[in-house]
Amino acid sequence: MAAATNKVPNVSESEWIVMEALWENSPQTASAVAKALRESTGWAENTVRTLMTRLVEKGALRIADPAVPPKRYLPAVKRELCVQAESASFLERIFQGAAKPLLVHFARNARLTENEARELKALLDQSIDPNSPPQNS
Amino acid sequence: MAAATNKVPNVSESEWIVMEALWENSPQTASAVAKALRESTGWAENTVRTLMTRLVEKGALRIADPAVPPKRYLPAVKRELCVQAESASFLERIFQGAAKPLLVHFARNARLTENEARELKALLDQSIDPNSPPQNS
DNA sequence: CTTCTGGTCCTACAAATGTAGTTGACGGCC
DNA sequence: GGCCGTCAACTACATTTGTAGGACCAGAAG
Repeated sequence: MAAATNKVPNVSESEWIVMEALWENSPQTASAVAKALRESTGWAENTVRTLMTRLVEKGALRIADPAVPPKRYLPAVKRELCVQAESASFLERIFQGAAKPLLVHFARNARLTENEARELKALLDQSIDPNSPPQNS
Repeated sequence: MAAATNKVPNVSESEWIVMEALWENSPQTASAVAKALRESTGWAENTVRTLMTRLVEKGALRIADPAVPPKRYLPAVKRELCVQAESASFLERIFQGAAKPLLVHFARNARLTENEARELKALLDQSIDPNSPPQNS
């Protein structure tokens, strides 16, 4: 395929929280992010800075304009891509790659509104593999 | 709730692979498990032993009859429980606890047969929260 | 000019994880 | 009656993750 399958870096749990902050709003300085996460996490500013530095090393974040301090960080990878990667890895790890048991699991445990259920059912219809043989009950 | 929410120990990725082996077939000796995983993982026997020791410490495995060597290990927690814990944590981490976006994500990416889709749709109907207000399109 | 503040960079350090090697005891095989 | 393969127990060591502390610098405040 021509389109670069941008390799998504591995993002740890704490790092993910930082990423969320920047996906929500970027670019931001380290202290801004630290301040934003302060209440929910209780992390010291340096903790957040360390996480952000590591995320830059991993290629998950980048610095808007390296020449102009203070550094303003922004995501180098799209959230959707990361979600996809995490999801795939989870699917593989826990459900041996089989989407159906996973869907069964979460469908069972979910509490949905009627509308949500309707919406999902519509999606499921679209997910039917056209190559699978048609089946009548 | 009355039913003990059996605290499931944290099981790392490599450890999970060992657990799978024992969920599939137990009790087994360390060398049996090592042998079973040999091909798929390439791990040295001691690696597997270490993982199993750690899993015992964590309370994820236990030893069938400690008095009678060689030790035969078996899961101390049900797979379903662990799957549940991992799933909940994943749901929380990546989808902020919202089941619907998760289901949307996996429904989109799944390739299902017609039958599977039908089955899932039935499940979704059962997952409708009776407390949610009825809605007509 | 001195001081304080915010921003950067380096360094630290413990726990968890991945991946073994070493050592010693226990029974059999030759 | 030593030598050998199992099993078990301890030890080892690099990486990754979580969580910071301390030092240094440049501009704002006095």
